[in-house]
Amino acid sequence: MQDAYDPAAVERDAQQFWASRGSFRSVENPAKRKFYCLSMFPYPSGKLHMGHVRNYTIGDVLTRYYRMRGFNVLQPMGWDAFGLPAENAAMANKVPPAKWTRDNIAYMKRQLQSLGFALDWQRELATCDASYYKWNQWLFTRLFRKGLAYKKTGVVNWDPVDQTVLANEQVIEGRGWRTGALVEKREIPMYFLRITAYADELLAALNDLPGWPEQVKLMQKNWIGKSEGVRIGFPYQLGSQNHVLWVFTTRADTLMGATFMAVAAEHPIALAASKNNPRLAAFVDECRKGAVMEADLAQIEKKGMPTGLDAFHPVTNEKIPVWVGNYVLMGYGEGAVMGVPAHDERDYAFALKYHLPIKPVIRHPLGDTVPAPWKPEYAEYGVCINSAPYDGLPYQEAVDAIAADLKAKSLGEKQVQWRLRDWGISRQRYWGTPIPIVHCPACGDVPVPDDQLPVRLPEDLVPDGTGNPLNKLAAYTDTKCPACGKPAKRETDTMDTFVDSSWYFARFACPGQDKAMLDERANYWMAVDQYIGGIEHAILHLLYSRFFQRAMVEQTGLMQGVKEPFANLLTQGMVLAESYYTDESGRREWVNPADVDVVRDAKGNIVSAKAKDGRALVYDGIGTMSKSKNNGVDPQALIDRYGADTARFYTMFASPPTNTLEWSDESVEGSYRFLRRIWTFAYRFSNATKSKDVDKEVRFRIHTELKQAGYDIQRQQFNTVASACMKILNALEEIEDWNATTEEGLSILLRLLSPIAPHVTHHLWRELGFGEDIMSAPWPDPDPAALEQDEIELVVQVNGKLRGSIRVPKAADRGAIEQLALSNPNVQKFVAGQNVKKVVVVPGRLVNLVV
RNA sequence: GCCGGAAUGGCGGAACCGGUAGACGCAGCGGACUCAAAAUCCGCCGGUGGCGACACCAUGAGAGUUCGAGUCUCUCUUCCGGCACCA
Repeated sequence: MQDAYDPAAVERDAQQFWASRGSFRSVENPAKRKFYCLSMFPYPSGKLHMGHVRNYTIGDVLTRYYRMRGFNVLQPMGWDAFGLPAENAAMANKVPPAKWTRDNIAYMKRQLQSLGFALDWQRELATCDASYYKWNQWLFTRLFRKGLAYKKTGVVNWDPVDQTVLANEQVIEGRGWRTGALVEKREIPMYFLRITAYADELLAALNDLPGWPEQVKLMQKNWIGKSEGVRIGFPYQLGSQNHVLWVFTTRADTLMGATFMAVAAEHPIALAASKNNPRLAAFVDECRKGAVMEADLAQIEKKGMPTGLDAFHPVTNEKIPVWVGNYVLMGYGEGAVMGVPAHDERDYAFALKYHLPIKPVIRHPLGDTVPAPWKPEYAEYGVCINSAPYDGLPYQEAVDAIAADLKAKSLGEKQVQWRLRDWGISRQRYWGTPIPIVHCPACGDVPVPDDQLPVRLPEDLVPDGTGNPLNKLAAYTDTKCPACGKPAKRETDTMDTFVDSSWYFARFACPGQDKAMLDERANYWMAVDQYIGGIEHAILHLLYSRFFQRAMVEQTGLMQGVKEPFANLLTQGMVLAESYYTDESGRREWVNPADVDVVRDAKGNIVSAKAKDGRALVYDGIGTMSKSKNNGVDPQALIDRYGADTARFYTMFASPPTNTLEWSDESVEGSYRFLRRIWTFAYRFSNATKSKDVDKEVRFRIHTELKQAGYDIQRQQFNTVASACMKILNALEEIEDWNATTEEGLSILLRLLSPIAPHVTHHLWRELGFGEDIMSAPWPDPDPAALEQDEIELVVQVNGKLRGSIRVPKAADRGAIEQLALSNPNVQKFVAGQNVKKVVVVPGRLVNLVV
């Protein structure tokens, strides 16, 4: 055995061993309990970043752990290969997205393999392969025929200079990222998936997910946003025609306090009223400027303008002015709201600003009036006042009575409203799954029949930033109607990449299947037993996948009974790093932390920073690693220098998986040092003469750590599993000679460490003759006999403050413990001359004397 | 703005259930080895006071519940994630 730890050689050998054995291949075996462990697949952006290393190490630790526990484990890997970055790279380098993407995949695959992840590469898939996206198209046509996919208009960001649709990410402070032009909203026809048909089910089934973090379930619940209220109609006239302006409210009890109506700029009333009103037309126009992001809309100054139209109150018939409000969203509810300034904060501010009447109609904790400034109590529930005929009714009774009265007039009914909206999947972009629709002048939108799938995406185009290049490709767009055979145009929009990632987990179960989306192998492997990914996916990706799982069960008939795709979910925290910039050139230029020298004060705070080339830098705080801030830490440098095991060990040891991980170069060194220490220890052990002695005290500590580590790995707190390995080595190093406890401890240590650092433990396991393949060794369990103790230590407190400790026999009774506690000299100092009022004894832990 | 989190030494973190706050590691300081450096090994390492035994303070801030609170409740602050076309 070599005396120096050489990670490169050890890792090459171990990886060759696994490759020659096919160690990572998974085969269905109904006789064995399966464990499907899946980490979110990466976008092939070029090279791995630290978030990937962290994500896949977590998955691999669990994979290897469950394998040692005797499960039939599957851990696959694939590529989320469609998307915007490939188009940007294509524009920058004049290379087709397909080539850029496949080159990246090849490189990143080698990186993943060099990290020693136990991945079954025979199941690899890439969403940009026709063999994969064909089934996106297949499922889409099924949903389309069922009405679960449909066409309507949707709002997009429009860059008027480039004449192109922008992603939210491409809108910087309301302007197009390339042109700097003010972005406009534009309504265009799009295809939507009817996820709202599953809203009830997606909400209720959150209760069937005990293996999900509460915070994620809560976020999903709030996102789906079920609210029960009343849909209320306010009649109005436009010209000589009678119409009804519908609103939805959860506060129908405040109906009698409605003093204005507010509609979205896109609302038909606003459009009609602005025809003969240039000022209003200008305001509506202004509202349509700017981007579509809700976060921006929620923070803009609330503005409005009267339409000049009045609606009639459905109970009193009083005239109520109709306003256009820039804060009313067309996409939510009816695109209109009733304004009740007295009991809604936003309406209150709006009424003050535009001098609209404020009419209190609810008795709130502060009284019957609502003097400025606004107080949160004004919005609380209470009995109705100034609301004849509903005076004196509490909330629910008022809502019931009002809903009943409105229903009689056909001007209202109780309604459940969802915040969740249908999922718009059309993208006016090239690098995505073609939407399989043909537009026929005679037959309308015709889904492409199965025998013509897949609709293949031409792979040699290079986008230029001015819209979708497919539009300019007649060979693609000109086709025949599948229904009538006459000339027709192919749809050129592609699908949202979230479609690709909403079902890949099931496809991994069915490699090579080209006759169907899925086959019966999905019945064996699904659901995913453990899913691991970034907390940033807590809502959209996970919600879409839950929706797709249900759609797949319905359309394929497979996986009956597997409604939820992910039984257990681990949301890892993000990997953060410091970022630095210089604005010497007038523009912010970001400098990678690897090229920065930092001066800190005694408390560790950054005082100043300089680039390696001497330029003074501004510290911009800690944040997610991103290209835009150039603060990514390249894991390859880490692997090259220290090896995969150190990279893996560091990411597990540095913090618990759900926390954010703040990158620190210095701490990596400690992980490497630990692996080296094990190596050296094992080397010395292999050459030593061993006695048969047992060190009872060290053995107790080893098994105590083992017990804790076994618990910690199950609760997925891997940082303390790594600590336990260090503590065991520390304990072993205290033994004077090489004995039976050393040998037992080493065997436990290597197995405990093997999921985290598989290469070095694989090597040492064989070298020390413990066995042939540590991957197949059983996970160690603590020996109850080793954990037995004759005497235990109890802490003694006086009034909750630590004053001493006592050693008592394990079986000591309460009286004896009290006696012993009281006789402790330091304790006596604090008890002397006072009455002991109460004695709290926590068995095995402490005694608290209350004086 | 709305929804969800987080906050413990110079730093990452530990403390499962309310029961010894700071395990384990990093950085730092002192020492051994060395011609020297690296590596390695030994010791110290929250703050204040004290020669010391020890005492007091301390888990973002403020209150509360409890024999006992980092942990539970309320209010606040700061930071992080998401907000539907980044993935």
